[in-house]
Amino acid sequence: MSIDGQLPPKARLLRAAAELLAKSGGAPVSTRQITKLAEVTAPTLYHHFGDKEGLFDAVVAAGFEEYVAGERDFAPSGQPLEDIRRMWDNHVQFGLNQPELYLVMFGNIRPESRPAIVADAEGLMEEMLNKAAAAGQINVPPREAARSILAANVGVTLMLIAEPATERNLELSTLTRDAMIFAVSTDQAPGAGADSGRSSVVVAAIALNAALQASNPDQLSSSELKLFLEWLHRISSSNT
Amino acid sequence: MSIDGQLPPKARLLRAAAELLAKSGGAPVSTRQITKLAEVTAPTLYHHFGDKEGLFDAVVAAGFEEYVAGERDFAPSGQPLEDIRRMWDNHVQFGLNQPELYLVMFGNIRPESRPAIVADAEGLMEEMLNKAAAAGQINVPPREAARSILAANVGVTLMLIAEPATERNLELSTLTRDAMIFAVSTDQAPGAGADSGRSSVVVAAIALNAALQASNPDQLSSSELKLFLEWLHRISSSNT
DNA sequence: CTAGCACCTATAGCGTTGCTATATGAACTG
DNA sequence: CAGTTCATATAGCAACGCTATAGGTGCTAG
Repeated sequence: MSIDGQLPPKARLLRAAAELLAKSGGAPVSTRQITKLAEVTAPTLYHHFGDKEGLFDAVVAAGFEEYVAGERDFAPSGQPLEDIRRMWDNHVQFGLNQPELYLVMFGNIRPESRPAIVADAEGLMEEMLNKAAAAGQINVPPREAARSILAANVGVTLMLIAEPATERNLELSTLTRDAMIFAVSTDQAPGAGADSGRSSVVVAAIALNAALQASNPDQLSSSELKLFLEWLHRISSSNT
Repeated sequence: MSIDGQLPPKARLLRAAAELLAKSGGAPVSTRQITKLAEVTAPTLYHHFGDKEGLFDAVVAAGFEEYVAGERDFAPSGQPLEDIRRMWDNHVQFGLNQPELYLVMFGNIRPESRPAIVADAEGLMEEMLNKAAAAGQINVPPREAARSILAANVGVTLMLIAEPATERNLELSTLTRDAMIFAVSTDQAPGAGADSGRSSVVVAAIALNAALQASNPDQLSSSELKLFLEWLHRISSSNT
């Protein structure tokens, strides 16, 4: 029930914080609990981490490593959309496995201040969507698609966490997941919906844009390329 | 800067709490601030509301009335899916207009304990989806569809709130909204597009070129387009 | 070997938090 | 008028995040 006394105080604080955060069941964790478990006094905490949030950030950073590792560890199946599916599922699973940590990472939102974690997660998702875009499987700019999918992913995970564990129905996740992926993918026939106007021009422009990000061609000078990309963006951002 | 002294203490507490919550910009609001603004002492608060959370719940209940009123106030257009769109937009707008209240209502999540508000919002959404289902426009059970859409709606709203107001891009909302609605609606056909993953800058450029031949975009002027096509040709003619 | 210095940790305590035991006043009820 | 109930106030507790200050430790320089 205590922390290995051999470790340096900083590491003991990190472990104690992580342990209490994991076991607290969502209840707030006090610095006094942490320092007591770490067998350390208050100023030590503030010396190493500045304040409570600094300590939590450090814990989150560790948790994020774990999260990112999970998001990267499966072999890229060669089917980007399938990889995005697994990314989604991994995200949800991470949230359900470590709800308190997840809430600190994605749930502790304040207006006008986005935690860095969210931006990183966005980048991760965007990276994957770039591959899909390069393969012409996406009909929306990768950045927007990534933000959209991630927002839905977070929303679903939060909703699942808020539910009693016995009632949790992962169908909510798969349904929403496939809905989002389906909606941004080109792998659909033009229905009568508003998306039908999203012509193949836009799709091709998005794909080319993504491909160019991966490898700059030497057929254009840098100034030409700059203007070229601008026009490309203008085309791929059109909504009609 | 103070609360109408004519009102009974209970109402004054409610107003003070709402006012401080709205102005706090996400920072925690203390009971002492509230009671001071309401010109009342601490026990009065606890006599009427039990505890701080009880007071906030009461504030939220009032906010929820406003929210529900907004969700109901537009005439049912006869097109359930269109109504759901407006419901979504109204939800987002409510969140952006009163971010602090919204965060108390939808963001203050703890594991295994779902705020009643969420259940109510779910019911509202489900109600609307029932109409869509009755019209044969839904290919998913209304309850699941409602939960799924609401989860995405909340996720998007939270993400928008977390962003600096200047960077907020409502396209994220409309994109996700239409994606979700499109995915649960019957108004779609199974896809046939099978452009496999063998893409590159050249392939994408060729595809874009072909697409542009079919329909010229109006985002570029004719002179821009001419140069654009020339560069495109240069890229797609390369051998790499 | 010692002086000095930077680093790390502890003692003690400040100001604020949510909340309450107790008491007092007012208003209705028998 | 006595009794009860409701509503508010006085005063204060325990816990919170945090810090001013000081003391101990290990290093390097002379």
